[in-house]
Amino acid sequence: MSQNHDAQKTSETRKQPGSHFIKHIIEADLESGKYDGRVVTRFPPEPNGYLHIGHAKSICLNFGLALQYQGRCHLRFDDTNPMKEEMEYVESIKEDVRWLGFDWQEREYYTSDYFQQLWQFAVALVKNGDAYVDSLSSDQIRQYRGTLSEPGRPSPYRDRSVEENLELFEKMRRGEFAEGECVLRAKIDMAAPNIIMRDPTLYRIRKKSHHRTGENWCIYPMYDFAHCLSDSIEGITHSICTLEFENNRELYDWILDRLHAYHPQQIEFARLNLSHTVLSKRKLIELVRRKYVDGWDDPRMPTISGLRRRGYSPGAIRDFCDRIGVARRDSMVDLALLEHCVRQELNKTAMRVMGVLRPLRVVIENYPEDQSEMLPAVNNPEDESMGNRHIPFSRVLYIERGDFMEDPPKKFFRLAPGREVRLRYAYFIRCEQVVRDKNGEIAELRCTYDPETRGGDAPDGRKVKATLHWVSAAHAQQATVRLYDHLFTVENPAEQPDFLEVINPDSLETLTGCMLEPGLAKAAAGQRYQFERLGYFSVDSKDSAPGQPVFNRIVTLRDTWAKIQKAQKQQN
RNA sequence: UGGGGCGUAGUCAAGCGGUAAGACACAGGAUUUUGGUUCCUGCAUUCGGAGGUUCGAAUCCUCCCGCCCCAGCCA
Repeated sequence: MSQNHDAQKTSETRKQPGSHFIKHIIEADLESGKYDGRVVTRFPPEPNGYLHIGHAKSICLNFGLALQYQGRCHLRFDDTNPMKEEMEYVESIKEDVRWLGFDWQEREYYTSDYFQQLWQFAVALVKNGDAYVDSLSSDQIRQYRGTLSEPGRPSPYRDRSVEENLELFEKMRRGEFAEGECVLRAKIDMAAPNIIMRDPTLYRIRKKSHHRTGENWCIYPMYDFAHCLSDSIEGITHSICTLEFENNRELYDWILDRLHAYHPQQIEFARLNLSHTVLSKRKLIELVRRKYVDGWDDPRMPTISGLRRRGYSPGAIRDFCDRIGVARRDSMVDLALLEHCVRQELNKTAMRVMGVLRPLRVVIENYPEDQSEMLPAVNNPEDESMGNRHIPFSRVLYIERGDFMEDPPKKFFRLAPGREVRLRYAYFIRCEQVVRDKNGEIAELRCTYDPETRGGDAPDGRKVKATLHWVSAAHAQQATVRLYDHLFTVENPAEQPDFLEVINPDSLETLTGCMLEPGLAKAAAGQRYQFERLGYFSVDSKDSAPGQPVFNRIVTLRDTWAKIQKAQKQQN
C-alpha cells in the first residue's frame, strides 16, 4: 500500500512540467541521505562580461533548485584571472541576478577570498608529490602535451624533489620569477587519454593588480584548481555547469580526492542556444566594440540588460527558462518561445492604449470643428480591476497608414474608399474622399461619422469588419518609437563563416512623429503598454526626455493579417 | 583516426520493459469593438539506422551512422 503510494508519487513528480534529470539526481540524493538532506548550489560567473539569457537559464536552474528543495544557492564570483576581470562587471551581474528576482542574501562569495586556502591546498599537493613546478615555456608545454591521438611526454622538470618544488613554489609566490617563467602543475599522467589530465596547470604567474586582492598575489589559481576547491569550501552539494566542462570533471574529482576534501558532485547540462541571435561572450563583445549595437544594453542584445531595456519582464524570462527544459543534448531554442512568454504575461498585465505609428490624417467632415468629447475605454479586457480611462475624440484624427488602402486586395477589411469601419471605443466612420498632395501621395482622408454609433455599436445592428485604433490630432502626444526585429537574419549565425555578415539590416527602425493618446505623456520609464493592434512597448529608460518620450517595441502582437499578406505575396 | 558526451515531430522536451505526455511553431474552425485574447480540432503507427533478446523494446544487447566537447599559463 505504502509502496504503491510512493511509486505513484514518483511517477507524478516525474510528470510535472519542469521535471528533469538534475532534479532526479537531487531527489535520489535526498532519499539516500548522500548529503544529509542538504541541497546547496551556486551560480559562479566570471566577472568579465555582462550576463545574457543563457546565464539566466543557469541562474533559474541553480536558484530554482535551492528554492524547491529548501536549500541555498551561493553567488560566487569566479575571479581567478586579473587580466580580464573588473569591478564594473560584478556590479552589473549583481544587478541582473537581483532583477531576475533571485536573492543570494548574505551568500556573496569570491574565489579570490579563498586565495590563501587555495595556496595551502596547493602546498599540500606538492608535499604529497602530486604537483610540481615546471620551468618549461608555455610553448614547450604545448609541444610536450601531445595531441588528440598521440600521448604526451613528461617535462624534464617533472621529477624535481618535493623540497625543490616547495622552494620554487614559494619563490613563485614571492614574485621572484617573471610571468611565464614557470607554473605549478599537477603530476598526473602525460599519456592520459583525457588531455585535461596530462599534468594540467594549477597556478600561473600574473603580475597584475587584482580588483579585490590588489597586489597581495602574483600567482593565480587556474579554473580547474580553484573551482572544485571553492565548491568544497562552501559545502556545495550539486555543482552544476555546462557540457563543455564534462572533460574537466575527471580533474575536479582527482583534485578533491588527492586532498581528501569534501567532495561535491559536478553535473553538466546543455547550454542554451537561441535562434536568430548569438550567445558567445566573444561575439557579443564584438557586436559592442565594433558598434553594430549601441552597447551591452542595446535592446537588440540577448543580454539581461538588453532584454530589460527592451522591456522584457523578469517573470517572462523565468517562465521561458522553466519551459526550455534542462537536458544534455545540444539544442537550439526558437526565439518565438521567448516572445510567446512575454506576450502571455503582458496580455494579462499590460495596460491597453492607442498609438498611431505612421499617422494618416483623417478629417470627419460632419463633426463640428470646435467640438471634442471624452470617450471611455477599457484599460485591460483581461483584467477588469485595471478599470477605465477616457480618451478625447475630435474632428481631426490620425489613423495608421496601413489601415487604409485605396485599392484593397482580397481579405483586406480595413478602411477603403466608400467603406465603413469602427474607430475603437468611438464611432463608425465611412471614407468619402481621398485627398492627395502635389506628389500624388495620400495626404488625408475625408470621412463622415455616424453619431448613432457612439461607443462603437450601431443601433440598427449593422456590422463592420474592422476596428481601427486612432488618436485625436489636437490632443496627441508625439513620440519616437523604435521598432526592433531579430538581430540576425538566419537561425544560427554562429555557424556562418562570418556572423557579422548575417546581421539584420532592419533590426532597428526608428519612427519619429508618432501620435499617442494624451495619457501617455506621463508614462514612466520602464512602464509597459500594449499599443492596441500593434504590440507591446515600453518607455526607454535612457533616451526618453520630458515631453519627448521614446518607446521600444518589446514584441509585436501575433499578426494573422501579416501572415495572409506574406502568403499573398508568395502567390504573386 | 585517443578520450568524453549526445541522437524522440519544424523547435524544445517527457518517457526509465506494458504499446509515444506537454509546450512553441504550423494548419483549420468558433467567439471577439484589438486580424489580439480565449476556445475547439489537426499535427511521430514510430523514437538516427540495421540486427538481436523478449509474449511485449524509444527503453536491454551488438554493430553501424551522424553531431558536439577536449591539444589556454581562459572560464
